[in-house]
Amino acid sequence: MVRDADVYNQRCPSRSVLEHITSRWGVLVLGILLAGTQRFSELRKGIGGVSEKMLAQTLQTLERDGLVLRKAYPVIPPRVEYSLTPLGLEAARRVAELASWSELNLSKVLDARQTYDAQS
Amino acid sequence: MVRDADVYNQRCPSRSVLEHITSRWGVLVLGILLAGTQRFSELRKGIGGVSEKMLAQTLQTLERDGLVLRKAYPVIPPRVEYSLTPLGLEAARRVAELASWSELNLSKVLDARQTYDAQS
DNA sequence: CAGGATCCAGTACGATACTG
DNA sequence: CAGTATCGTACTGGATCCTG
Repeated sequence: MVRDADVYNQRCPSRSVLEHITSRWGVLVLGILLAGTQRFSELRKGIGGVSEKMLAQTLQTLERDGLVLRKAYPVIPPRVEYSLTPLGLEAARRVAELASWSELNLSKVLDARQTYDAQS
Repeated sequence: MVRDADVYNQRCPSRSVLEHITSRWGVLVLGILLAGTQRFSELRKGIGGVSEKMLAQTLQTLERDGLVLRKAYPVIPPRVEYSLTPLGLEAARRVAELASWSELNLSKVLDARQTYDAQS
């Protein structure tokens, strides 16, 4: 099966990396992993609002791209730890800048929205 | 109508700003506007692969957030120019860093993907 | 030319149930 | 605990047609 997205990304492959990083949950996963190694359930709590499915999927994508390191311990109950690779750390730092910027400027954006909504 | 996304963003409003900026087309629009003022059709060509609908929608969202300035000239045929506001410029710069980072490190990511795919 | 309106397909996503 | 599998739905986003 060939999806449009694949064709699209063949034309510009770096977009696919960027889209993984900037994906809804990707941003948050990278952000929270900046704080250090985390277990699956810790990530879920830390992010809030992610389903297990999406978290697992996001982590797999980021692991495949070499941004996240997955370490599974063969014990019962299972224990899996996620952390940033050096490459992932670089990406996460930049994402974090963007995230903190938007927090910092949130009020300006909200003002702009009010102005915009008022006159239309 | 109340969407889940709205409820979700009420819990953490700054996420909504971040999501607009990091949205699939938002990233690209901000990136291309760094080069300067552009008309609607120029943006479409410059980005490549956007439908008119999504471009218009993205531009409206960014305009509402005070990141993009829309200037419409009352002539026939219509002429509308888009540019970055000072706030938008700040955001765009950070996004551009992320974008150029992912281009620069594309090969590393592709290597990681190969390794990952090979062993599973 | 710059979009708005409409329609529709594919996808993303969440809920639930299940397993090692 | 850390997932996978399956299912159903809401939404995204593209195609098309239309207008000032």
